[in-house]
Amino acid sequence: MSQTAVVQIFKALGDPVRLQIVQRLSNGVPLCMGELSKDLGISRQGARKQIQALVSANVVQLHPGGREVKVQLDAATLAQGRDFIAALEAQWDQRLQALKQFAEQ
Amino acid sequence: MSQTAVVQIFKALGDPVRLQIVQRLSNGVPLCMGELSKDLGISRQGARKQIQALVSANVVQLHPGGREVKVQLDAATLAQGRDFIAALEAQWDQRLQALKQFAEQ
DNA sequence: ACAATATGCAACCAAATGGTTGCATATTGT
DNA sequence: ACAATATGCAACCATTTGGTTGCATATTGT
Repeated sequence: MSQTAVVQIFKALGDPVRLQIVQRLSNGVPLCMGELSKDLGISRQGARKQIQALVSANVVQLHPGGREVKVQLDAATLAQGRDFIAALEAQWDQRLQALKQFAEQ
Repeated sequence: MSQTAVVQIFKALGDPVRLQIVQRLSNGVPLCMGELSKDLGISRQGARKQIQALVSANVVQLHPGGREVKVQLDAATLAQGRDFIAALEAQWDQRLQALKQFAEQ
């Protein structure tokens, strides 16, 4: 997993509209673009651009069919983001452990 | 934990320079701004602005002392980001479980 | 006292971002 | 065939972002 990939993931999640989209998809039901664009407070084309940003970061996948396009969450990409943070925390905890041992010695 | 707080966290991590700064701090050793600005490929003031962005998102804390300012990671904020993703994944897995049961029935 | 070090602040700039509107196109239902 | 639906593409715009340079200020070491 490259550094830049992780940056893209976090950048994708670091926007209120995009995070809301992700949340709406997190229940596993793929939605088509039209549905997904509703209640976001922006135009359909505005929503489309945000969805494209999520696609570019692989946070979401598009599945065209007929005249509509289903948008589906990519849980594996979410896991990459979570794993990255977890790795940072692991280093952090390791350091705290070392400090504790030093204090006790 | 508010939605906007999480957005700020992800936005803070969604930049190559800032992510690199976070990684350098993840070993638990606080560094002062000068040290932190090195090897980032940008000027000190440029780095300063990125550090400020991390401060605003509470990803990092500043501890002034004498003429230097130590920058320290805030692991609790990292945990908030990780927890948010984990919650999304939990919803996702729950849905997959429901689909599995439906298929077996 | 003075030089060196560590930082802060503000103005400025180019590029990216987040949004809009307008129009074109493909699929579906009657 | 035709209307309605779902989407795509491009131009455009204001604001934010990521970076710079220049200068000021406070602390430290000799």
